[in-house]
Amino acid sequence: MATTTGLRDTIVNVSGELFVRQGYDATSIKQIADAAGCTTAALYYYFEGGKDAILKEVLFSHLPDVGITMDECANAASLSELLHCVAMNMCAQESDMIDKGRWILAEFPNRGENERQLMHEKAKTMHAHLTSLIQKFISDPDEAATIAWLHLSASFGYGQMFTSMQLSDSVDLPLEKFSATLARLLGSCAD
Amino acid sequence: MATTTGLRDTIVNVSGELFVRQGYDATSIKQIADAAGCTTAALYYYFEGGKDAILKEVLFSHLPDVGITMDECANAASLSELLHCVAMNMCAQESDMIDKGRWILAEFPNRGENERQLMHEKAKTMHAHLTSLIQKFISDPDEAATIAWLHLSASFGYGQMFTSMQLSDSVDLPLEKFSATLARLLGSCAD
DNA sequence: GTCTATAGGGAGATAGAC
DNA sequence: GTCTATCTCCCTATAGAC
Repeated sequence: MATTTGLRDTIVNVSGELFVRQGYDATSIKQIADAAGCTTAALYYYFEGGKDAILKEVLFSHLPDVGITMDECANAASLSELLHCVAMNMCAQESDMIDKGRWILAEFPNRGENERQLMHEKAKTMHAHLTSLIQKFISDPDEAATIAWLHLSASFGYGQMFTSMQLSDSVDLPLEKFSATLARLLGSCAD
Repeated sequence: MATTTGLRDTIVNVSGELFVRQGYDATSIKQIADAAGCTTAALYYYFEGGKDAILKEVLFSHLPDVGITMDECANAASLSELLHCVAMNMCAQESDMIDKGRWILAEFPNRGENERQLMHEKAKTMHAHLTSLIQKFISDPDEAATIAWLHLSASFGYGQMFTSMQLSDSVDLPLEKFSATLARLLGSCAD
C-alpha cells in the first residue's frame, strides 16, 4: 500500500479493502496491521477506539461517491438514454458501487444509529442527483422521484444478484441487455 | 424453540435464525447451544464438521422457498396485476425472502463452489417459476424471461434498500406505490 | 444422547521500551 | 511514532463420565 501517504490514511484504505472483501468480523486487527505494514500497537496509536473506530472511519470516508458516475450521463438526449447510461455506470465492473453496496448491506444490521443515518443520507443524495437528471424529461416531480427509486432499485438488485452473487456465471443476461430493456420500459413514461 | 422436534432439527432452526439476524461469524457455538437448549458438546455429536457443517445444513434446508408466494398470483388477469402481486408478496414484511436474501448476499463470498451453485439453482428456480406465469401474457419466451429478471432485480433491490437498510424510515415510497408503479411500467409491454 | 471439564488457539487490546 | 512483549478473554473443539 502506498507508503507515500501517512500511516493513518494507509490504515483506513487497507481496512476498507479488507472489510469489503472479507467482511468486518472476518478481518483481524493483525491482518490490517500486516497489510498496512505496521504492528497492531500502531493501530491503537491512531485509533483509540480500536477496530470499531477504524470501521467508523472507513464508513465515513470510503462510501461510494455517486455523483461522478452520473455526471457522465448528464447530456443524454432521452430518458431511455439517460437510464441506460446510469445503469451501465452503476453496475460496471470497474465501478465498486456494487461491491461496496453489498458490504454495507452485510454490515448494516450491526451498526449504530449514526452510521445508519449516514448511509441513508448517501442513498438520498444519489437519488436526488438522479431525480434532477430525470426531471429534464418528466415534469411531474413525484413521478420523476419514483422513477429514480425504481431505477436505482433495479440496478442495485441486478448488481447484487448478477455480480455479487455471480449469477452471470449461470444465467445469460448481460448488463448491456439488462440496462437496455430496463431503460426502454422505464423510459416509456416520459412526457 | 419447539422441543417437540428432534434436537438436530432444533439446532438447524435456531442456527438459521441466529445466522440471519447476526451473521455467521458473529454467532458463536455457545450461543447456538444456549438457544437450542443443549451444550456445545451436543452440537458436535450431531455435526462432526462443527459450525461450518451447521451452516451448510442451514443453507441446504433453510433457503427461501419461492414457489409458494408466487402461486398466490397465478390467476392474475393481466401482466400488471401479476407483477404487482409478486412484488407485494416478495417484499412483504411477513415474507422472509428479503431478510434471507440479505444474509445470503452477506455470506456468499465466503462460501465454497457447491454452496454457490445451490444458491444459483434456487434463484433460477424462482425465475423459471415467474417466467412461466409471465408467458401467459407475453408470448416471446426471451422477452418473458428478461421481464422476469428485471422484475426480480427491482423487487430484490427495493427490498434490500427499503427494508433491510430501513430506507423506508427516511424516504416515503411505500411498497404499495413501488409495486404499482413498477407493475404499470413493466406491464406495459404485454402483447 | 447429553453432560462436565478443559485443552489449545487466536482474537482485541495495552504497557513500556526505544 | 512505532515496536516487542504480554495480558485477558472468548472461541472452537474434544475427551471422557454418565
